[in-house]
Amino acid sequence: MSGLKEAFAGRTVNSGNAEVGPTRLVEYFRPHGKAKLMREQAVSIVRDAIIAGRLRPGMRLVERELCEALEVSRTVVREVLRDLEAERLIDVLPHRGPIVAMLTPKQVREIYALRTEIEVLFLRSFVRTASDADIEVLRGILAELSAAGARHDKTALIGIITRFLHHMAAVADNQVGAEIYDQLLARINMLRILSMNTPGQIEDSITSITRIVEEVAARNADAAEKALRDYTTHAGESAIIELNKEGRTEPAKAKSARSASTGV
Amino acid sequence: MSGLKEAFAGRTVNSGNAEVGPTRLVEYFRPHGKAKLMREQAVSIVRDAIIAGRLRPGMRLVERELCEALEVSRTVVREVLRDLEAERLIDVLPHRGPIVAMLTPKQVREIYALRTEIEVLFLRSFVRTASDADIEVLRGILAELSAAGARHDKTALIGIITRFLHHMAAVADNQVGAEIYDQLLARINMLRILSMNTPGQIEDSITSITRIVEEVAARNADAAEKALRDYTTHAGESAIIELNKEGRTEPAKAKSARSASTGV
DNA sequence: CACAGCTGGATTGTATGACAATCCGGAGGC
DNA sequence: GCCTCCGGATTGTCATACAATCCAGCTGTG
Repeated sequence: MSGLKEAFAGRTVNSGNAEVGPTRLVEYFRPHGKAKLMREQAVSIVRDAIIAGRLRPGMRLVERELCEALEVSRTVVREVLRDLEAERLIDVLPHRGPIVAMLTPKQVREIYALRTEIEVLFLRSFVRTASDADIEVLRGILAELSAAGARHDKTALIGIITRFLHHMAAVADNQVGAEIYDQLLARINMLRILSMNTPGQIEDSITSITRIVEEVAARNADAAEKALRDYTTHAGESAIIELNKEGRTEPAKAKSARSASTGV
Repeated sequence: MSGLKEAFAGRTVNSGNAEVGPTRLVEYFRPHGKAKLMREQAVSIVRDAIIAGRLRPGMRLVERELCEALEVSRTVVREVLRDLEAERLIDVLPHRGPIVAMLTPKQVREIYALRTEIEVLFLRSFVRTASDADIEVLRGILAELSAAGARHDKTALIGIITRFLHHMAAVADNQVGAEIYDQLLARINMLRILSMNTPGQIEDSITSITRIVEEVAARNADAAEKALRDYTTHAGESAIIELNKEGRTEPAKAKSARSASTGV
């Protein structure tokens, strides 16, 4: 009816579910392994679909359709919606239901600004406390990143960069930072997917990240911070450009999404 | 049975409910007024009880008891729990149920560190863009703060300081920042209540905030930032001291809260 | 007495069906 | 063309049911 099942790539809570790996920092901190609860699996599935853009911003998510597509009860669906709402991946209009969140250029700028400050916190802590082994791990992840970049495997890139950040947060020993970062992470990843549409963006990003790692390895906090700020500034601009392109092709059919236009 | 009703101060979702005002930044941004949904009211009630310390950290929250105390169905209670979980006010142990989140000194330090960075973002934007009228508003709120401080009215202080921050965020025109800050705000407010137990802390805080406002009024961003950092550093230390005192009087009877000890 | 294993009660996780409240698109009237 | 009203669609809430899981305490054994 509305293509939800396809958006979820055939995944339902109790089926194969080829997971690439968590795309949330805090999940790496949890010892208790994979999500067993149907609710958690359902959240993952919907989150992935939104981040990957298979559910377009502004699209309505009707509870009954979600139940059918995910093959879970309304009880679960409604709890899932609360989770996604907290992550700001959906906007819930009272008595109207949820729509996939829409990002304005202004919001994107704000997200990148905050993201930058938190990453700077991680980075400076990391440089201060990382052992040589920690830095080697970072180099290893960077190598994976390059490999995935060469294949232009966007999904893998998102997963690896999440691991990269988790490693920084873990060494920086900043759990609350990771929690807060996660709140932004879903939306950051949406934008990452988007900005990867720009030709050359993937290569640029990897070059920038390589530069950051080099400065970190040299224990040069100030230079690393500067490299990071250059990177996120550039990435942010690129994301906004792509967002505007998107906006042109998709002429905002959901006019009822007032919260996204006035609220900002 | 377990004193939940008293912890909620007799409030249920459909009764008097003397609200002091939102204790969340984003609620001020929303035009659509007060929470009408039972779910939202219920979240407010439980959140307030946790922040005010009427529900002690480590205390179990049993769904059935919450249903009775709040006079709502389990559907609503479970959605409320998802909200509070996202706010990190409760820790949910799978198949065990939620407990009121416990803060370790390390978490407190992390919270204050992040809080500081976000407030600095607000502050610098504010100084850059605020009109004279905006600054007058800030002075007005400061006056209210002093008045409430003189009365040692903790609840009012929390409400006013939330307005203070919202005003900064609004003028700084940073909605995403406000959203993220809110994720920390509940826990910050817990700590505020706690640190207000220290004699003289309220007066110190107001002195510090006055100083910040003065620097802002002088359009001196660097000095304002320094004043802010001094303030939050001091407040953080004070909160940790009070937290340790609390820990001594209340000998952690909830030994099952493993996530709070290992997870950090 | 210490301790491993078992059991039953308590609690969560999920499903189902029901119904009032609310919203919206469109029919009909002016 | 615009306003009003209606009915269908959807959300918000409730009540109930039951399987899965966990844990405290009992039991039996050495």
